[in-house]
Amino acid sequence: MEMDKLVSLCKRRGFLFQSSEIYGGIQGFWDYGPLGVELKRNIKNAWWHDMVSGHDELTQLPGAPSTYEMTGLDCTIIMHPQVWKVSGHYDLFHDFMVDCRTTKRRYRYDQVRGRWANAKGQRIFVATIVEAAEEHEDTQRRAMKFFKLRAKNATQLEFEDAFLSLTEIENMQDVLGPDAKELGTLTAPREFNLMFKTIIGALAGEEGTAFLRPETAQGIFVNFKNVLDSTRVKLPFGIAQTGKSFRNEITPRNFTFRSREFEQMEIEFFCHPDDSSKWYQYWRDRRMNWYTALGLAAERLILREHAEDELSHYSTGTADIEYAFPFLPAGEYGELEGISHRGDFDLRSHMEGKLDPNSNPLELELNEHGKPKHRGSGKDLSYRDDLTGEKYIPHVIEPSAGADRATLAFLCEAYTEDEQPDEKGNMQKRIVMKLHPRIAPIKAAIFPLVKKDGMPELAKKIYADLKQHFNVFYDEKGAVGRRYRRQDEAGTPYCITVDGQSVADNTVTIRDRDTLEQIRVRVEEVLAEIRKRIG
RNA sequence: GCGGGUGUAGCUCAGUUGGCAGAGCACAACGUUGCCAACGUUGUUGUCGAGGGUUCGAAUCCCUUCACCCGCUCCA
Repeated sequence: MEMDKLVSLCKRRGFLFQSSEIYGGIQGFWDYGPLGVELKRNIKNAWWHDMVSGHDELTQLPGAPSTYEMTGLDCTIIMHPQVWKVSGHYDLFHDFMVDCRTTKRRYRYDQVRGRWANAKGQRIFVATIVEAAEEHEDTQRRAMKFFKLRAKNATQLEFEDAFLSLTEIENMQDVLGPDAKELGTLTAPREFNLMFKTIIGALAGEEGTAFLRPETAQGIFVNFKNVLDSTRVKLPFGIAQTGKSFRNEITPRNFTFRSREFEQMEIEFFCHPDDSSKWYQYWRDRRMNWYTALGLAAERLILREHAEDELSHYSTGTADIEYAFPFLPAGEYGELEGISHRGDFDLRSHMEGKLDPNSNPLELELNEHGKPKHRGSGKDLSYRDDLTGEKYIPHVIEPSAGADRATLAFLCEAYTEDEQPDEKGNMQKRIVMKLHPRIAPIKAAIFPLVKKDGMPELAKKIYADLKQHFNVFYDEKGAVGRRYRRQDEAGTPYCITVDGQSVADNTVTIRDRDTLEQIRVRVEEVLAEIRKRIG
């Protein structure tokens, strides 16, 4: 399937539009149209129902180490800035960076040093990122090479005394980059922000800087104690949240796959450290099965377990659920969801302060004064088991899914072209969105076969009845075949047609989108029949 | 970020050397047919991605810019 066919259908039928399209669009932002909003909402509702509201905490589920509870949360997009400092998001990319155009390396602007060198009537700034003990030798060697000087002519090369920071150099054209062989390959410094910055308060200065959340997870961690204190949940239990997150993606691309504003469906599952590996296995398999149950083909999905050397040492496992999106090369997959074993990293961070992810065992990351680089809340986020009296910091399993990526995957999976006979028996191309009935935007369409002889009246009555239960659609215009095909493109699984016989014996036909087969049922049985089929 | 391509009606696209903005489909109304998109009649639809320049005149030539696609890079 070519991606542009799907993009075209999404636009034409109202699944997805480019954001701000009448002004030329804006990169990395997408809107859901009338059909798209129903589809995405159905997916989110299915997730919430299957994971949270429909969860039976009294019965041990297949594969689960024990029974468990599930609860929900909805926190703000803007949180205290300290949340992101402690979580590590702030440090990762709040810096000014320079890129080298030829070597493609990226440097922190303030960490590049160097000194001015003169030779052969030319003055260049030789930059380096090596340790201070080696910077003299490194710049010397590279300056010699640049000026094509032999060792015996070393006296032709003159250095100006001090090492300077790159931040003090005005003209990047004079700079020999740390790995470059020619001048002027470094870009001007650019601030890289994973996170969207915003300002709190109409007159705020720098102290009013806040961030739009890059993930919903932190809102769950910082509310962990609130949930414990306000409910009677006991470990093991999960807190679920759906909501918008924001990331300044470097390269938004591939339709909605890498959007800058996107919606997540996340669970933070808290459990005893001794059981965490079993829970990790459970969630990995549970989440994989969820996608196939809603119609993603198993052969286009993979569960990619991260290799040991990809893992943080505090994690005993991370797996990505990935889908073979049609815009990716054959054999490549795009991430729909990541399930990570995060140990006690997050809760401890919000207690003690930002932890150094490279330390083992985990230790506070300190600044140059030996103080915590980013202070935690100082609140006790450990859990006390009332039965055993044991007190510990729970471990966390995090199934983190992308609602928009899931929606895109379901759209890709559903797009189908087949051939069906027309009224003369000639085969005609048909585009049909084979969405699972549970997530289909419209569950059924109701048509009078013709617009006379009492058929519209009966059809409208059926429509009004069904509308109380499902999103259904009424259409009486034009040839019925055309109406069927329109619904095929919208992914409507069933079409109910009122014909001449209906008026006589109170029966209607139900047409199946995928097989085109029709069955005749009594009008009173339509609701039950559709409900049974939607599941 | 770099290189290449594309941008004209809701969709797919044509538009000659610079000379009145087009087609098919879709959509709407009426009629016809009466269960799988191509019937008839009538009708609607355009900042030619945006801004600037050249020109008597620009969809067309030049500059800038935005968006999308492909490849590389990135993926924190």
